[in-house]
Amino acid sequence: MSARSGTVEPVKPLRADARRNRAKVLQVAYEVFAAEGLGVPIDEIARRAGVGAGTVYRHFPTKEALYRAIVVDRVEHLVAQARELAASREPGAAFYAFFDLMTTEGATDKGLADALAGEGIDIADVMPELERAFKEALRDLLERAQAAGTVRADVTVADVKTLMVGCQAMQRYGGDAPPARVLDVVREGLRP
Amino acid sequence: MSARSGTVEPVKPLRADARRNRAKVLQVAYEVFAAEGLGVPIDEIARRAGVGAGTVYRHFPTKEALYRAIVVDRVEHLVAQARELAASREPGAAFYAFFDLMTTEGATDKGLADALAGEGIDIADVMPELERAFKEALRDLLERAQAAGTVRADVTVADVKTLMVGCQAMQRYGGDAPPARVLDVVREGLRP
DNA sequence: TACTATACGGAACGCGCGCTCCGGTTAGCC
DNA sequence: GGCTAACCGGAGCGCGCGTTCCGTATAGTA
Repeated sequence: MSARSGTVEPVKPLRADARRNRAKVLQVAYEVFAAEGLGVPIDEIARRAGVGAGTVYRHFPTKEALYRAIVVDRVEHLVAQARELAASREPGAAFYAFFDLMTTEGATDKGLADALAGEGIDIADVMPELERAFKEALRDLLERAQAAGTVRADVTVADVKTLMVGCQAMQRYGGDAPPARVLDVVREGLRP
Repeated sequence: MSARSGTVEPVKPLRADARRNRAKVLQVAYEVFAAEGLGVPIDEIARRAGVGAGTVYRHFPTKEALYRAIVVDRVEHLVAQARELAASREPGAAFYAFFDLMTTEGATDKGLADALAGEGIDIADVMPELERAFKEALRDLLERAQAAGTVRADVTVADVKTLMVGCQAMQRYGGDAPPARVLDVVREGLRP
């Protein structure tokens, strides 16, 4: 949970209890959104954090501001992991490792999946530079894998992103189908 | 829009205006749900149908009853089309034709896609025999295609259903990725 | 300890939406 | 045309949820 402030205005430091509460809210909100999606009421998050609703709104002026803080952080992690994989593994392995990471993440973190699918927040609208960084990192992974011949040459970054969102949906709505085989089908389809 | 009543109680025929209004509501609701999903308010549907909200609720006691009527009808169509394809084409072509049909349908009809994904209605809960008929028809297509060697042998009916739901999600949330290639990847993955 | 800026909690407000209710209207029938 | 049962429209109720407001409590400071 990075603590950057959007602008550079000198913000006087929070009081100790305020800092505690803010952190608690952020953590609880992260867990709850991940488990149940972005639809959970603020009052509920406040309750589980042992805090009044007013306190939540003092730290995050809007519900959207709250989950934006969380989702942005998650996507930043994903971008970092993509870069790490690109640097530390051979092209094919790196690409497919990231592909798996994204789909597992989406299955685990319903809030993130909602955001990726544009439900309740559209990252591309709200944090265009983050969206760009994500696509950049993915492009790197994809192009190396294609150059190495482990991914068919005609798919684009947008295709892969779409496929990953679809795979997340499969895991969430799939019901009784075992994820392993379903994902394997898509991976197989990506091979040249 | 089939007009069966659930039980066999003799229902006295509707007055002419009532029948007109019912049909109008059904048609408008179908279009609106298809275009914008199951989240559209009843009042809005009533307004577009040129009818009061009370009239909608007289014919369909619940919002769920309304879209159930529509969704069930759509799924029945799909089952019928599956059977038709199974009877009129060779195994591989039939299976992939149905696969395409389902994904296009899901991209076109947001209401249907919502229902398939279990948002707002769970067909398996609400119309178990229809769900069974759907799976039966799909099983037939799948097993023939597998016997003919055009689909890999280890995927199950549940896998295929999940894949189709995922493909619908891809088309809906995919954004800028051209559907053709994305779907092609999944189809390619289904081949032996 | 006393004082004040800061933060807290939760009651309350506004709004959207599913659903109900009832005074008025109309189709069907003599 | 007149009568009645069936039907209609839309105002209104209840509820959930995002957001605001304000009287109270407390951290920080001297």
